[in-house]
Amino acid sequence: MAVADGKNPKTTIADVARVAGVSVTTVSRVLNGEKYVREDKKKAVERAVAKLDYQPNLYARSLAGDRSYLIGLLFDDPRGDYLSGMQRGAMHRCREEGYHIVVELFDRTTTLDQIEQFLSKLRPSGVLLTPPVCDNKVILAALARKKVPTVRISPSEDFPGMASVKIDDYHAAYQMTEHLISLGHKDIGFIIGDIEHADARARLRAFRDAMKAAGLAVNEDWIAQGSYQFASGRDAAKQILRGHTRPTAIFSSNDDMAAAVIVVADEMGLEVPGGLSVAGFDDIPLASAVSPSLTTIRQPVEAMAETAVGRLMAMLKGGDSDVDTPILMPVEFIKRASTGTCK
Amino acid sequence: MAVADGKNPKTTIADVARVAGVSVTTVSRVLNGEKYVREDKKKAVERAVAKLDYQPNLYARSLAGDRSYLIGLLFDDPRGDYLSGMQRGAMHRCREEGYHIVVELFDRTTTLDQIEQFLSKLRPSGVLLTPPVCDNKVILAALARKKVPTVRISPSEDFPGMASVKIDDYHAAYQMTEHLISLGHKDIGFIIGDIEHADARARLRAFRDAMKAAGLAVNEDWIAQGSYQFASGRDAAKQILRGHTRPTAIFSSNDDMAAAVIVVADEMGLEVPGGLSVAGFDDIPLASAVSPSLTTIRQPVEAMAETAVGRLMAMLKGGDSDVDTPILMPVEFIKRASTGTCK
DNA sequence: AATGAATATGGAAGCGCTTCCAGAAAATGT
DNA sequence: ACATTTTCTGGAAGCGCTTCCATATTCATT
Repeated sequence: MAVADGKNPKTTIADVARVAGVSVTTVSRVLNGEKYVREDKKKAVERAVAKLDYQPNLYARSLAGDRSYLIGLLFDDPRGDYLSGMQRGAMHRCREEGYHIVVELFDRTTTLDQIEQFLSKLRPSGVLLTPPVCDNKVILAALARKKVPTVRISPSEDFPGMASVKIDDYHAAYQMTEHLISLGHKDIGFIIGDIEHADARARLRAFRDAMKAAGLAVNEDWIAQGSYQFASGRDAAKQILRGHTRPTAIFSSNDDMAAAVIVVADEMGLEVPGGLSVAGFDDIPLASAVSPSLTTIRQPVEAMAETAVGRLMAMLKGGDSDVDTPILMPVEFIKRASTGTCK
Repeated sequence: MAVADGKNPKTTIADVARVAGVSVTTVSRVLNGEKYVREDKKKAVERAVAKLDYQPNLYARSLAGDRSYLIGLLFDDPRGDYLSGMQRGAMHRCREEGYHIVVELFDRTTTLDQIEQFLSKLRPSGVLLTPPVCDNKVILAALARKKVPTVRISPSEDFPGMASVKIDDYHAAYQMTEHLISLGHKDIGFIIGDIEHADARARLRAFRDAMKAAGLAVNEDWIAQGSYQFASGRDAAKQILRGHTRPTAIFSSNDDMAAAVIVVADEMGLEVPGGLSVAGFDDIPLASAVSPSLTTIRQPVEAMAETAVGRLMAMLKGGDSDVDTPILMPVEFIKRASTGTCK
């Protein structure tokens, strides 16, 4: 079972060395950007590499150098645009750096042992953790013990010694709540996301705080639990809207559920935003596709992943710097058609 | 920059050999399931492996054995549940087989050169191609040239010598047509998808055959050509519905166009499904978001990916068998609100 | 001009595995 | 009984790279 062989069947570092007129050691140095290589030799090596269309053998490098050039991306469930964007951003950045993404699922059926095997078999140069895996104590401990450079994306709790990238969920949700209030809404419902996610909790907290700060009461009947899934949004919306008194606005913890709210409102003959304003969070593609389009908060998902990879690269290159301070990414408030003044 | 080191810092095949009282060659044979190893020695090796908690070094294996145990998953855009499901399925199956998924983006900004680098650097044991990458002639040619075992998922066109996994479009469309007929519809319209795609042709053929089998005539004025795009669905619907005699149901080759049919019907004051039943295909997220929600056909995305990996494994294990015959997967009929009995 | 650092280079020893090869042991045929 | 074939086993040579070590060469300091 031979593996792919390109147009240049077997160009090795030795070939490059011969063509460049230097030793393999020197070629290796140039390839790895080490210092102590004279400029002219460096140029010669680069010319030879280009001429031969040389591709270093990843496996030889990994074996000899104890680095894998693979970065692991662990997640619980790859569904949804959130993780897709994450993956996309990570791929982009990795491509620039010559690294590759190995995806690995970590859900209910996954044992710690499987993850440990993943780590010791693949020996990834680094690992990216997405929510909610990024808050799994067992995984974090395993990673720390094995000293695998790790960046957590949108984690809920602190874990000393591990870098993280997150958005300011609290601030964003606070801002959205204020937006609704500024439109004259006093009766506002809220759909909570998967409570396992720290962001879901932060958004809820911000909502409550912003209401309180505006001197508005929160009607607990209008607070429903969702799971970030579209279907759960349906249920939540029905629950909130079934009573004889209804809120004039609903702030959903994410767009998927917000879209479901619009559908339910439509089914009930409630006009949006005439009879009900709906606000979302995340700005997934669906947000601008539904009618009316969703007022929402855009999370720079791709940029976050890119930043996370960048952080990883920095760690790999030695600068251990301040790992404990999370990198906060800015969010963007997107005003669209689903929110309007309270009549 | 040390890479992860587990609890057993450095258990090599030599350690296993010593403990088992055999040579490394024999250990290697057992590990790779080769024949010509006596049963007692095999047992001894297995015991030693378990006792030492030995993990073979992936990179040493890859370097020496010219296999990578990595399988590449190429896609155009990771957004959407379709590819998420795909990935999930592929991961599951790979885990069972001890392989891992390396994801790689192939969009507008990607050059062929980048993909070739991906292939020659990672030397994946196999590659999975998702639509629309699976119909990219250039990629296919590159893969074929490098002899990388490849499985295409839901390809539109044939490409000799390359395995593929697809749904049984004919069967599914036949089933949907029968559904419409069972609701009492006799006058049924059909919107054809992009005729360049094999699936569009199969769906049309199934529609005609099912009608014929039920003894129903197909009115050619009610058959319109679309391109799978939403906008083309609008035009097709208008064309079908403009006459003085109208069908009582329209089967659209995909959900995008079916959604357009609903919009057009709405504009014409035709109620769905009261005055017109509408059926789609694909079960895209929009299908459950539109009102009324679309009766459609869902592809078993995860299962398809699992099957694709299975096919790949079979190819890697030597059985080259019949690569040209696509593996057909069963689909799921989703009854929603857009189809109803013919009044 | 002499001394020690800083800079630059290559030889060669692995990294942990697979596999070729040669040879031993067991099973088969005559 | 011997000659073949088949089954089993281990030694040792790589796979293509990184890196330790020893050796040159240059540069700044006295």
